Amino acid sequence: MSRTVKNPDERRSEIIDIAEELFLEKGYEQTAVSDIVKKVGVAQGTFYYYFKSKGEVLNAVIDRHIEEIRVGLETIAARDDLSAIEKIVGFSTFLLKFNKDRKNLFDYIHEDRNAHLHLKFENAIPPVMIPLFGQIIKAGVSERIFNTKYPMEAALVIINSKLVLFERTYGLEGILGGPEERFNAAIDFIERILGAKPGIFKEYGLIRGREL
Amino acid sequence: MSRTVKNPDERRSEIIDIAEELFLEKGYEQTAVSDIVKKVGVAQGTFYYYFKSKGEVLNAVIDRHIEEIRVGLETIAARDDLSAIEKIVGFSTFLLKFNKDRKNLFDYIHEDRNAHLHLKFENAIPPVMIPLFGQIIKAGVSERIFNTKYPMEAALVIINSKLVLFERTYGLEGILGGPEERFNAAIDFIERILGAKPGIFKEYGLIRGREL
Amino acid sequence: MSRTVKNPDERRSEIIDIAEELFLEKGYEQTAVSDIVKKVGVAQGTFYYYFKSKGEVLNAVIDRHIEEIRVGLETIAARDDLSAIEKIVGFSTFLLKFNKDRKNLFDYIHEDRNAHLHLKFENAIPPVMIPLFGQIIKAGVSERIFNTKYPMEAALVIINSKLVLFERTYGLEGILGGPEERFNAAIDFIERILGAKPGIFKEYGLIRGREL
Amino acid sequence: MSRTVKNPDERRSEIIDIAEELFLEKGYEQTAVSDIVKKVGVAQGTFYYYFKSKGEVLNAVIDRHIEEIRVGLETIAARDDLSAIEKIVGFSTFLLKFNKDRKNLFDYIHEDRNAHLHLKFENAIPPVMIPLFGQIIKAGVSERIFNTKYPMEAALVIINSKLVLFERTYGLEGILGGPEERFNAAIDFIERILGAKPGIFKEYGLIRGREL
DNA sequence: TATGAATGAGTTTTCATTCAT
DNA sequence: AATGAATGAAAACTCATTCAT
Repeated sequence: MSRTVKNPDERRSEIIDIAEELFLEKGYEQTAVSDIVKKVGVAQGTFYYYFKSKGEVLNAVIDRHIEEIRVGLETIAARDDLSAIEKIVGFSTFLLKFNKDRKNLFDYIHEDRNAHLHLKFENAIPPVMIPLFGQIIKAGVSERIFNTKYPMEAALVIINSKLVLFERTYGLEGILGGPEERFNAAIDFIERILGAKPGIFKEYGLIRGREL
Repeated sequence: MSRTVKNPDERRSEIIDIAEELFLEKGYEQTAVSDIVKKVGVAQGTFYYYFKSKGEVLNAVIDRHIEEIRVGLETIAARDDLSAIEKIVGFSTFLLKFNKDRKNLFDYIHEDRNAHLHLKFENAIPPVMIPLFGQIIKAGVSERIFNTKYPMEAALVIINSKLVLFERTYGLEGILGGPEERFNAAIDFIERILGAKPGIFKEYGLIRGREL
Repeated sequence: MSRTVKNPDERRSEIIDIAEELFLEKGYEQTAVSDIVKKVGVAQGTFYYYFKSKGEVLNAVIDRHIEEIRVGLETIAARDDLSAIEKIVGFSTFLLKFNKDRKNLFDYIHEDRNAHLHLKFENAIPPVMIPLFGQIIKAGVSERIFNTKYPMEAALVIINSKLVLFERTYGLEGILGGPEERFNAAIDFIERILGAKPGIFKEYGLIRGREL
Repeated sequence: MSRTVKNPDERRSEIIDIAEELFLEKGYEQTAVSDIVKKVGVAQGTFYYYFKSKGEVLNAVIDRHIEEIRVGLETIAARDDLSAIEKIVGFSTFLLKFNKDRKNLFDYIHEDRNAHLHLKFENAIPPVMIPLFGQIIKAGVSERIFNTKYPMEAALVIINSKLVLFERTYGLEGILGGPEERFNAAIDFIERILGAKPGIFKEYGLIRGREL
């Protein structure tokens, strides 16, 4: 094939794009480097010019997402026109949108073949999100809107239990309530954990379906 | 090699044992079927006489753990000499012990190489634990010890966030409190989520370090 | 499984039956001994009690067919109430019926996966059929109905080219005539090879569609 | 092993050559891919770089032969300095030579272990040869040298019964005539099938032993 | 930067066959 | 006559990675 020279950053980025597509479609293990290069339209060697190994692209894929999340949340956290409550609503809204834009990434990352992405995410998200989230809770405590002795741990629980994305049912459809009720439950739990006034999140605009 | 005939159940069980050991030691992907049979001391074919594929032993390994957990929790749940609070303390105690007995299974299942076990567990545990746990919360609500409109969802959050095993730090050591404080935080959150009287779990004996 | 004792001949025959079914369905190589015993409902070892090897059942399968053909043709050949012409018509009729009864065995034995059966047949049929067929041709020559210096070779050509089963088209549908025409062509060729009077086979009742 | 880079076409061709050698020597099933690469002197992976599967080389082997036959026959068919009779003599001569050059390929392809090659050939040859051969017969009919209503079918019978290579005896040595007589019989049959003047092929030079 | 031919260790799996019971 | 657990060699194929160009 004729050799196509491109801006290295573009090329790198292009490879990450395609890799992500394929990882999600077929799973990381099931995606061969040859699949990636075929779809990108470059030679096998080109891949290794840009990445030391297959694992490294996986990291790049994850990193890019984490980075997007970080930037999004930091932007919200930095705004001084928002109260702690509003920032948390902002976080939630941002994450719901982030997830939807990626075709419910956080949902189907639970499928067997996505074990690798899943774990990488699960390990990478807390270090990025907890400090930001915890800081806002702390601020909320100062503002006397929240009331907890454990702001950081609260952040961890809320993130970890995916309360902000309370969507999965684990095959418990008959047992759990419907989406609406699960959403309300999530808000209730967050309010309780944070020691906030019941109903305050709704007051501040966190309403299911209007999030985006 | 000389042929050793064994009771099929024993043999099967023996293979599962060794497989688990190796999966945890080297990771699922990194464990070859040949590693397993070598350690068990049987021929390659024997493995495939008992399991259709490598994946099937993984399932058997997981299933066995899940089954143990199920039996343990069901036993506690069935006791009518215990109040809801005591049962939850019992659950927590059981799981902490289960985890320690397996060399902190739930901790180091988070390592990269254990992505498969991790995800399988994460998907298999809720369907088994939520109904049991939720039922007890419901009972507690009836007993007026708990107060929540969302018992099942509460169960899900508590399980999912691993509040009963509040051990991991995700590299946030400087930010989160120490083990003692995290443990207290966990109890605080559970009490809040369930709408229980603050401090009630400690009263009923859930004290870190004395669990076992 | 409980042990079922059967008449050895029945059991043997039963194994051959099932083996044939499977060989035709999946191909010889693709049929595992374990497939056979599973379908028969006996243990793996039982198979080897009756047959030394997998190849031996294949032979048994072929032999049984060849034997049926031999008996069928010999019966016809032995009748002294039939002329040479009538016997050849009888042969043809017998083989067409034989083939149909076995779901067009000779047709789909050409599929890739049936390479083994195919070749075994192709090698086993001439030694059985040529002598019988050739003998009749010789008789026909004596009767002055046929006229050829090469009765045995004629037999070989007719058998080999499957003129008596002139059905396959080898993907030449556009080029060859339809079934009717191919049938007529076959008769024409046989008559010419044998030096018989044109049309004599039709006179003696060899008509397509009425063969059975 | 040191890495030798070659022109891909050469390499491919080299693999096909060796594969054919081994297939004929040991049989297709009995030849492992590892045998092939060992003999070629490349890595296992190199084989799979060029061929998707073992079966695909088999096809390549067959295709190459079929292609050679096609070219050979087409060349003869295209010559307008030859009469129909001469072309048929040419075909026969070409095939006899082709067979001899390949150490009687068509003979020992009947051995059990060559079932695959055998069947593949048997299925691949008619589509290539019948149209060419039939066309010439048609021309012969126009030239009034042949006389048959079924030129295509005649071609099929002659090819199928391997009349042009009337060599095999199927263990019927005592019953069939010797090679000379079989050769004469074959010519007799062809002449009869085509409705040609007896002896015409000899006149035109088709004489056993002088063919090459 | 980019190519793509070449590598080769490594893996799962299959299966005919054996043999103690 | 029959069982079925056990064997183990063999085989096809994968794929991340390298490297000469």
